[in-house]
Amino acid sequence: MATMKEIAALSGVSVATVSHVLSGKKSVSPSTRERVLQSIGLTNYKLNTIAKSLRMNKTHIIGVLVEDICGLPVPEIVDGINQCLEESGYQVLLSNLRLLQKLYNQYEQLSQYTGIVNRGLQLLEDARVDGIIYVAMHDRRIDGIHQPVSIPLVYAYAESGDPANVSVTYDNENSAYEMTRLLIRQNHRQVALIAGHANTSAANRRLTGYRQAMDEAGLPVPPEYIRWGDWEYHSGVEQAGALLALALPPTAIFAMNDPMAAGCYAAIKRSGLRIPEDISVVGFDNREIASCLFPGLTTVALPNKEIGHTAAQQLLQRLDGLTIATPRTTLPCRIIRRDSTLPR
Amino acid sequence: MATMKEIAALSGVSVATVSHVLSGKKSVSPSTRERVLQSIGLTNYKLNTIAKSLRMNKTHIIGVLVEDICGLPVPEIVDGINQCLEESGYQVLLSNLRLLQKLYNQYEQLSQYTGIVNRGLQLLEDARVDGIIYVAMHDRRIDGIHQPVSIPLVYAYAESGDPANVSVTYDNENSAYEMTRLLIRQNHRQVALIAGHANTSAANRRLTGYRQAMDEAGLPVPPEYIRWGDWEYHSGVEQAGALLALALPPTAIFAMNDPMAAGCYAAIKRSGLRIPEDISVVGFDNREIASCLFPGLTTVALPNKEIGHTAAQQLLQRLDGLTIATPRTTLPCRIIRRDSTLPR
DNA sequence: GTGAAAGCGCTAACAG
DNA sequence: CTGTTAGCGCTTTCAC
Repeated sequence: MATMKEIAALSGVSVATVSHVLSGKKSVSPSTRERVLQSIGLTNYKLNTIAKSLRMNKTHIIGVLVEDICGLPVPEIVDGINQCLEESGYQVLLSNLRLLQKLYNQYEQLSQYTGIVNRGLQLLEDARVDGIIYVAMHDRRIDGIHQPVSIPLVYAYAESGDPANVSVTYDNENSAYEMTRLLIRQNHRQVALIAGHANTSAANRRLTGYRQAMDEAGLPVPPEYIRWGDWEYHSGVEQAGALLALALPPTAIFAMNDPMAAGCYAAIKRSGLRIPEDISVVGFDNREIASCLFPGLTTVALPNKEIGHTAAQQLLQRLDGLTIATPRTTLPCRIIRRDSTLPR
Repeated sequence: MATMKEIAALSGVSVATVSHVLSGKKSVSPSTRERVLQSIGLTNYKLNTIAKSLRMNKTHIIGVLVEDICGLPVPEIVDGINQCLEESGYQVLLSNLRLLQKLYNQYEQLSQYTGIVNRGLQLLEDARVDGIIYVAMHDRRIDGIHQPVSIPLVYAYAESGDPANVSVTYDNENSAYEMTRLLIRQNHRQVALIAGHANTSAANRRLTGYRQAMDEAGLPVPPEYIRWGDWEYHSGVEQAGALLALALPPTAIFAMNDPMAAGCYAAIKRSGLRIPEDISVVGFDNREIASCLFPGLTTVALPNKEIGHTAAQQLLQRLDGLTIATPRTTLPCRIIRRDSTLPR
């Protein structure tokens, strides 16, 4: 791979001149420019970005620190980041914490967790990235993360505990509210909820949205209508079974994610009832299952790509020296209507 | 961020000495080493990897070129790569071609495709990565990709057309063979197949495996038992419907992926038959649906992480100057037995 | 308009 | 054992 020096020699000019024609920042006579360009065409010259980075103290690389690339929303978020960065000539250095295997999903045990994160952050800083995007795999508040000294850090799919830090996430509460509203507008009065793990913020926010819609509509929420699952298929089966065994079973079940909704399908099928004629079911997340169940599951789609895109955009802005007016962005979700509900 | 020069000044030695204590390649007197280490502790010194890369002409960065990060097997493959690289101090520069959005899955139209790939490859080479892993999203033979001049390239989840190139993929044919065998061992004699797109190599290889098992067992394969779908849920519904309408309907259906198997579930349910009592169904890919259907779907799990890990391992070997004895690795899959089949 | 020279932070001969 | 020196390939004053 040829260097500027060789191009310079080949065209009988100095390296400075070659640099000038390449950068275009300084005017060069048309004739020499032509000569230089020709030499470049003749050889396999490639600008050495490493040397340039060293000189400029800027790598044009963004560090993307993901909790786990296999986390459900993560690939789409990264894709959104890529889409944004692609247009602006930045590249992505990916650091995959692999939390799913390292902490077996028990990663709320902060001590270990923050250690791993801060080490990942450090590695990225050592690589001299220009900025960092932290991509979470569960929507929540994040604390205890070491703020890099000299480069910006933005959070995607989670909120930093410090409200001054910029974070981009989605609207859990309102989405659950809207979904519950949809059911209520279809004249359902007995709407039960199958929640995720009680200690996750997503579950609590979605619960708040559900409650608000029910309250507003003046509908009662008997305690036995709130069932706590664990986000997994089997808890959906179980809790839906319990719901169906009630003296006054619900006419609609809102499962807080699609696998648990799929569990409802199994329990309901087993009980001999039909979806949606006898009972309506809705989910959350719009995973692949939602369209592969029969009947198709009405659910809510998260704005994952937009989260990534927006996070990258805001990072780029900070790199340009701008300050983000509203550091916390909450993007809306979209309800995907399929065939799992029917008005009463 | 402090530099070696500052550390040297602070400890009253030369930068060379600082470098020596840091690298450990040359012996340094305990007293000076101690002094240098102390200075480092006092400041926020960080080795500048950019400068080191420039000097050494080696970045310790692997370029990972993915066709689309949202492609189903891709995150797991990348995870496998990360797992391997994590242990050896390499970092990953991720280049996401985003083919799903750019080519709308019509990416077999080679002209555009190879242009995009080669551009991505170029970007990675320009960044001076030490090696490249190409991660495909559909198992197939890949041709027309420009071989980088001075760095190794290995293929994951696909085979290079040139048998000299190293590629790591999985055993489509044998997996389909084994799955069909499983059905046959359960005394199924009428085993129908719902294939994916006829022009995909995965579909053809899986077909070959199925045929071989049927032939070996002396079972006939009437042409109406081979149905061509398009990998999507709806084609599963449709083709299973056609199968059930046959004069002699199959007792088992092998769908070439899980969404099509889910489609079978819908068609079978609609026809009033039961899985697995009346008819057995199996899928392929072990997607999330497989465990969220009722009854749980027996399917085959792909060794995605292993593919990534092995690819990275082989790349690292080539970086160490070793040559790979058998450039083409084909990893076995694993059948996941659930509740969607029953012996006759 | 062009080029000489300095230097980004580091490593590796080579001398002493 | 320690330091001097020469660069890796590039950008950028600053003269000419």
